[in-house]
Amino acid sequence: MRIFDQGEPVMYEKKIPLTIDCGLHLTKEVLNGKWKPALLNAISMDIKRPSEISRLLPEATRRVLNVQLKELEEHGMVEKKIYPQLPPKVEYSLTEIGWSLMPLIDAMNRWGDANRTFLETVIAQDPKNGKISKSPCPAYRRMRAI
Amino acid sequence: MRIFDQGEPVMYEKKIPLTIDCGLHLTKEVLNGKWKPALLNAISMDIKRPSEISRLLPEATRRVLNVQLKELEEHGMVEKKIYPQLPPKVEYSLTEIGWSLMPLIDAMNRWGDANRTFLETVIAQDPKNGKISKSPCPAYRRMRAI
DNA sequence: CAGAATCCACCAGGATACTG
DNA sequence: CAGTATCCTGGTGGATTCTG
Repeated sequence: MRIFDQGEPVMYEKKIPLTIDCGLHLTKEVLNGKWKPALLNAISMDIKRPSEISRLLPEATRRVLNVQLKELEEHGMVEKKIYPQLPPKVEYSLTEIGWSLMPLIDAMNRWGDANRTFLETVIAQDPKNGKISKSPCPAYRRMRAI
Repeated sequence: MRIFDQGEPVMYEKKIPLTIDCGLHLTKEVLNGKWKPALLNAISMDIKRPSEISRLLPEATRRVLNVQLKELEEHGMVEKKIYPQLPPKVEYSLTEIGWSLMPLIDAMNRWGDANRTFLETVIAQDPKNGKISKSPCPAYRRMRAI
């Protein structure tokens, strides 16, 4: 997405070369980011406007959500539609390849839920983890069969 | 794993509280670490000794592999067996819950491979990514049906 | 062979304030 | 409502060296 060209943005390169060998690493790269799976999940649930998404994930800053949404867009997982109006309106949607990720996301979700009590125990035991917030996840419906 | 009690080790706490809401985040936490999925995959392939694993993942330092293996162990995904002999011998194995993660790992692997050409393109385009190593992933056989 | 101890570069992600 | 600009913290993972 690029509406106006704003000259040379401040850019930098990751100094450490990316490991791209097996499919595992490609997938990790796409899902790399604290909120990426949650974002894909939200959009698949038809929660597609930034304000809605932000309400769904109140622990994430708008800035971070924007950053990760942009990465998802650059990786071709989501599409961004900008309605040129006031107040501005933006809607995200999953691309075909983005939809193809949903079974994976669902599997992650299910595995985590299935093992919730065990995982919460071992993760909480870990002295590296300070407080843990257990805010429940509201249930939403997938907007398309996959 | 704890063989000898060595007094109070240097400990610290993560300052930022962990987000544990939906299963997604629990799963992300367990798989959080650059080499975790690859490690689980390797061990499931019966590549279970540190030296073997290190040979399989030459781009990772021994230190990092140790750190992430220890986390997997603390999270109950792998078990570590130490043979008290010289030269020392160590073997890792998946726990039941560790095995239950394998369908997920496989799905990630398959998705990444299925979309390899597309993903390599979009990820390589990203100016944030410097060099990309495309060393192929050797094929190994799963040591147990899941 | 296995791994602990240091040291540190890098960057992801949070806080805050601001524009259109 | 949506997005950008700064600034900053802390934690991940890499390099190196050392032990048994």
